[in-house]
Amino acid sequence: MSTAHGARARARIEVTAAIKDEARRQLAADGAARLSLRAVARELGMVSSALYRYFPSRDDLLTALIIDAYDSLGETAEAAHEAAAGSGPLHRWIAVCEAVRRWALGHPHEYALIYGSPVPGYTAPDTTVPAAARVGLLLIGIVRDAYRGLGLARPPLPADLRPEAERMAADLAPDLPPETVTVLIAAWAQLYGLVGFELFGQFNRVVEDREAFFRHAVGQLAHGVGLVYPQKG
Amino acid sequence: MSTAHGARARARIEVTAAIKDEARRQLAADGAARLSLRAVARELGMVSSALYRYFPSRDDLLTALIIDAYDSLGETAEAAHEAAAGSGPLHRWIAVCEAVRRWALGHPHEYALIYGSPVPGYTAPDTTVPAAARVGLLLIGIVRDAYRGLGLARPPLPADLRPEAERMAADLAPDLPPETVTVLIAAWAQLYGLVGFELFGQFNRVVEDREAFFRHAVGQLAHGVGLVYPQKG
DNA sequence: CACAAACGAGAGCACTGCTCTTGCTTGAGA
DNA sequence: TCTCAAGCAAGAGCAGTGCTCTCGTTTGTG
Repeated sequence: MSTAHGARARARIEVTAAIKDEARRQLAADGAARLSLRAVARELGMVSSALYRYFPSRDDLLTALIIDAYDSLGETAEAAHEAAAGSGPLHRWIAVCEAVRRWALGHPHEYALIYGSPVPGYTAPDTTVPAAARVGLLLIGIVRDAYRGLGLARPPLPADLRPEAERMAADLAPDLPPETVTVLIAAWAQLYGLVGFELFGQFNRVVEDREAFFRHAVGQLAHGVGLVYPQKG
Repeated sequence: MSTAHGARARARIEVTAAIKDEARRQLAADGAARLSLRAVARELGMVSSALYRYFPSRDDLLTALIIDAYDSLGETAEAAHEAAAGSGPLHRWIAVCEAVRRWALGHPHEYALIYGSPVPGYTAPDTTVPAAARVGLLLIGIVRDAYRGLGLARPPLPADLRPEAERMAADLAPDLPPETVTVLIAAWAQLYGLVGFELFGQFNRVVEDREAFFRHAVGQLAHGVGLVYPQKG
């Protein structure tokens, strides 16, 4: 079915890829709201209605771009993590966070598409879940390594949050203490607060040396998760 | 010029307000991208071209709504702060953060308009700055009170960030130590990371008891700023 | 009282997402 | 090998958008 069952199937794959490529170009240039099916078709020398053979609607095309963006970000973050493989958890944590920031600055519209306000009336289908989880899994892995290595400081957990914390830990990282999982999730969200504020102009006239500011902030984030004093690395 | 110089001027103010009201209604219902000048005009019984006498473009109308949204959020936060006036800084900090979260949940599209991805091709004019600063000023004020009361723990500051930290402190809160101002700005951004992740669905299937989670997270945020052990309040 | 400025209405331009119909092409089963 | 349905591109068309321009009318001021 899907595997090169003929010239036709191969052509379909190629055209689909060409559409996505051109759409990604337009997304990077002008943003999601200005992505136009007609303009994509025009650029590809086809008529707009032909494009609907490949993507049933504009939203479906956007969904494909969303998954690609998550994957691109995930790959970048994983590459940065591997490049820092020899270092201690804190250094790896910072490396991943900085990779996220750099990717966001380099792909502002893609970042806005996946972490900014979702396109109105549009809710991401479950298809995007695995791609979206990659950075989070990376952060969990770093903390897990640190935890196995020498344990972590466990920030206190209020009583009313304990059941939820245990549920989240069971879901995401059964081998980590609930206290850690809770602050880890918060740090994950806060990382994107830092990136988003810089990217969307909230730091204009406030923060100038954003690189140094960011590094310090994500270091503090790691501190909050208990990730300090890696094995002297 | 601007003050009720006649029936005409008054009518202009009323029509302008009516346009904004209807636009705000549509924004709340369908989001910024679906806000249509023609639909607003239609609902108001006027023709679309007449609307351009009041707002030169769709972006100008959006800018007006952005300022209103900032003000609405600012008022809500300030009201929550006053309601907690008797309490200690930590309690007031949490009260303000929770007010921000509640406002965001109650006004998702307005929140997305001001803190989500900015409308492509659109950059907010300086007009919005004072309205946008209100929540930040509130947080600074809380920390200032705490600092005057009994001082704060000062998280260490890396050497490469010191000049920037001193510059930021001089700009925003000359009476606070640079270390505090730096983590305060980071906490400010991180607050919006937490809110945005909940609002934009990133916590789906991850965090269930979001109220308790949020309270704990902003408590940790306050802890990072040095805001613990208020005067027993 | 006159006259310019402000205003509402309408037509029109260029664009959008999407649907439907009309033919042509391709590839798999009889 | 031939047939015939499925896949496909093209074009016309619908309803909607932001925005501009023109044309009378109203209004307030010098």
